[in-house]
Amino acid sequence: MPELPEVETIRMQLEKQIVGRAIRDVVVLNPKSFQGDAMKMVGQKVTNVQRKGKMIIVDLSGTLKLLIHLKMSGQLVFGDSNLESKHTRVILKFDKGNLYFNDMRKFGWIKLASESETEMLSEKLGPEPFSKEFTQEYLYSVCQKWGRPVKLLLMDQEKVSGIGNIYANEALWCAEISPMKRARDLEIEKVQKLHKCILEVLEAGIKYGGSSAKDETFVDVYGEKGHAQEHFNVYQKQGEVCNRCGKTITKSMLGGRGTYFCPKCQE
DNA sequence: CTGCGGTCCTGAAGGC
DNA sequence: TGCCTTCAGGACCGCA
Repeated sequence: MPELPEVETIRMQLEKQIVGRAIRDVVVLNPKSFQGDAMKMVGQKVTNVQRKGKMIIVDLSGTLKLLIHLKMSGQLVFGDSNLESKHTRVILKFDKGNLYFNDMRKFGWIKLASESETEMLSEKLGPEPFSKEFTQEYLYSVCQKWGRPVKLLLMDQEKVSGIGNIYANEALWCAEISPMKRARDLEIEKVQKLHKCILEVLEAGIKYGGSSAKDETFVDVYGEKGHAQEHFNVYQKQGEVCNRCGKTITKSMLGGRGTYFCPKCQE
């Protein structure tokens, strides 16, 4: 499930590959994967590639923007040769090279949107973790208003954008906080530590090129897997020993999501 | 406000 | 070997 580090990895590579290039043709193999009139993009140049939370925004030379959400199993693979696979849903053909949108589970989407529509979707998202708005004070204030488990707050895109199940689990281990702890019960020092840990695990995720853990389909724009999973402490580590205290990592369900934590040092 | 459960979709995993 | 069932999971929606 691509989260901020995976999407950012793709964004940086995509920027290198497609900025300045013109779209020559669009092939929509699965209509549900593409919303809007694909032919309106033909002839337009890519001027910029941005990211908002887990969403990629491709600016075009006209006023339209191409929004991409990879959801569970989406991939964006770029290359000169024919890279079409069984799971290819959309192909963007550039004057040089093609971009393949692969999506096994078909949850992801590409949308051709106006500036105002893009604005509306972006406004629904909370602050970017690496932005100046995402301060310790901000995190503490949203925690104070949250009577549910803190893990659900981290995954709520309206509170902070870009964190999903993997990095929520890892950030909470780092901060020594139980995923089930009610956010409003956290002491300010714990929230400050959590803030630091969020940035730390996301930074590591980007540094290692994203996570391609077991059951994950993530590959970068060049089709390469990430290595962040080699540095995880809890995600999919149930039954293994905690790297901090030696107790056994537990898996349970929270909000319908697999939740991994150390029952001893995360309280 | 909070917490459920259903929806989309498919491959993998488990049962027999 | 192979068929059948179950299930995860981001975001969203409806219901209690």
